[in-house]
Amino acid sequence: MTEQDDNQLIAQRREKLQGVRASGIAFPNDFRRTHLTAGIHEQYAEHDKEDLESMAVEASVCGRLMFKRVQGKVSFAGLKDGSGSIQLFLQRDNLGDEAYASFKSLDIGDVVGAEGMVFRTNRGELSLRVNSLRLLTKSLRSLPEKWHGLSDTEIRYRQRYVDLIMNDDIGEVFRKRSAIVESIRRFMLKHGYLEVETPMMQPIPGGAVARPFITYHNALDMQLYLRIAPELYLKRLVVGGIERVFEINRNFRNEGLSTRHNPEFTMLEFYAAYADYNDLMDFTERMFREVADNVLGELSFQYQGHDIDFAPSFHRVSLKQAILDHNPDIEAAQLEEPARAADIALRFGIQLKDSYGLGKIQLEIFEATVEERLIQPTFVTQFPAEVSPLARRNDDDAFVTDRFELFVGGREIVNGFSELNDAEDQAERFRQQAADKDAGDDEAMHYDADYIRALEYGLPPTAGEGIGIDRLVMLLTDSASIRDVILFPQMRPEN
RNA sequence: GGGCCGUUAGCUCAGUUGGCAGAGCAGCUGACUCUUAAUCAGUAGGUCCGGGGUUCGAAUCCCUGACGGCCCA
Repeated sequence: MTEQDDNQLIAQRREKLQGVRASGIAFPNDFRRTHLTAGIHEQYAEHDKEDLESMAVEASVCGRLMFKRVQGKVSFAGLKDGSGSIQLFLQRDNLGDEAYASFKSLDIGDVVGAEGMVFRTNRGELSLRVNSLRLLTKSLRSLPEKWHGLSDTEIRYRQRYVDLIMNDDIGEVFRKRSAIVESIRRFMLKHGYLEVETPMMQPIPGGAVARPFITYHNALDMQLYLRIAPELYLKRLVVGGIERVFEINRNFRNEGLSTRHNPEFTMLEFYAAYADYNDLMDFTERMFREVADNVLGELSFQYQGHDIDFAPSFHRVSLKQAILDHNPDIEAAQLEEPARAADIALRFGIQLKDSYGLGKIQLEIFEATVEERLIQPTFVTQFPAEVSPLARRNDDDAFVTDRFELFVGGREIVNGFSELNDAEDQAERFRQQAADKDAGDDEAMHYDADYIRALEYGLPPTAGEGIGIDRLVMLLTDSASIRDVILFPQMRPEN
C-alpha cells in the first residue's frame, strides 16, 4: 500500500526509522528470549525484593512497548508479549548515556528486546532492571489511547490486529475458542470417530436448506458451489463403512449478516451408524458438559445476563408441545389443521406463503413464540417432515421426524436427527424439493443423483448432527455478536 | 430490504440558538533517579465521512450517498 495518509505522527516515526536504517540492521531477527513475561510472574510471584536481589535472576524478554514513563534519568516502560506483560525499569547510569537516549526515542508500539535482572520496585512491582535494550521492529503507527483503548467496532473488526494489541479480552475469547475446538475434537476421537475433510467446492450443494455461493472452475469449465453443509458427503462415508465420522470445518451460506449469522461459519458435523437421535441427544449432553468443564472449569456460566447450567439433564420437549407450553391460549387441535394454524400464525404477524404446509406453519409459530425463550439447554424434538427433508420419519407419526434441535440462551446451537436411509423416500423428497426450486424457491435443494445411488447401496441406520461452533463459542465466552468470536468477520470494503 | 442510532485530531470524546474547530491521552520541546492513566511547563496536529442545497454565514438545518452498530424481515 503506497497510499499517502501519512500524517505528522507517521512522518515522525518514518524519520526515526530512517535513522535506525542508517545505523545498521533496522529489522533484526537474532534476538532470543529466555523468558515469557507471564513465566516470570509465575516463577517469582512469591519472592520479595530482598530475595530477588540475592537471587540475581537474569532474563531476556521481548514484545511490544505499551507505555513509557520517562522521569529524568530513570524510566519505566511496559512490555507486552504473547503471554502477558512486565514492567521495564531503565536507568541512565545503568544503560549508559547513548542507550538511554535511544530508549527515550522509542515509541509506544515499538517491538523491543530487553535483557536485565528480575527485581521488585520500591512499590513492590515485579519488573526487569534493564541492562540492554534493542529495537526489533519500528512501529510506524501510533496505538489507540492507553486508558479507553480501542472501542470503535468498525476498526476492531477491520483491524483485528489493533484490537488484539489493545483489548486483552478479545485475545482471551480466541484462546477459549481454540480450547473449545480442541476439547470437542478430543471428545470425538475418544469416542471412536474418524476426522475427515470433504469437499468445500461441490457440484451440487446439499445437506441444508440455504442459498449457496457460486464459483467457477475454469479448467473443468463448470459451475461449483461453496458447500452449505458437508452432510451428504459424510453420509456417503457411512455407506462406505466409516461408521463414526466427523468434520470440523467451514460452511458458506449466501444470506444476510446479523449478530448470529456470518456468511462463512464453522460447524462440527458427525454421523454414527447404528445410533438414533435419542443416542445423539445423550451424547451431546455429555459433550457439552465436558467442553464446559474443560474450558470454563465449571458447568454453569453467565450468558448475556442469564445464568445457564449444563449440569441438570437437558429438557426435552416436542416442537408442538413447546408451542403449547409457551402459548397457553393455543389449543393442540388448532395446530393440527392448516387453516386454523395459519390463523394463529397471522395473529403473530407471520407472513405465510402459499407453498407453506402445516409443518412449515408450525415451525414459523415455534420460531416466533418459543425459540428466544429457551434459555436453559432444551432439546426440541419431532420437527415436521415438511421442514426436514433429510431426516427419518417417526415410526408412530409420519407427520414428524426423529429430529431435534438444541436451544441454549434462546438460540439454536445444534441440529440432529436419525437419518433418512430409505433411498426411495429420499428420492421422492428430492423430487419435491426440486419442484419447489423450479417454482422459485431458491433455498430448496437440488436433486443429488449420486447421493441417491449411495443410499441404494444401503446406508445403515444412522444418526447425525451438526453443532454451530461459532454459536457455542459465543455462549461460552458470553459474546453478544458472532463477529466477536470470528477473527475477521465479513465486512463491506472500506472504500 | 426496512426502522433507529452513529461517523469531529492517531485514539477516546465535547461542540450551546447556525456565528473564529475544542479537551484528555498519544506526539514534539524542556524539567524531573522508583513510576502505576506519573507529574509540571510549553508546542504542533483537522477533507468535522463524501456530494449537493438553504443561508450574509453550516460540524450544526435540508436532500442524497458511503461505512458501521442495534433491531426487524
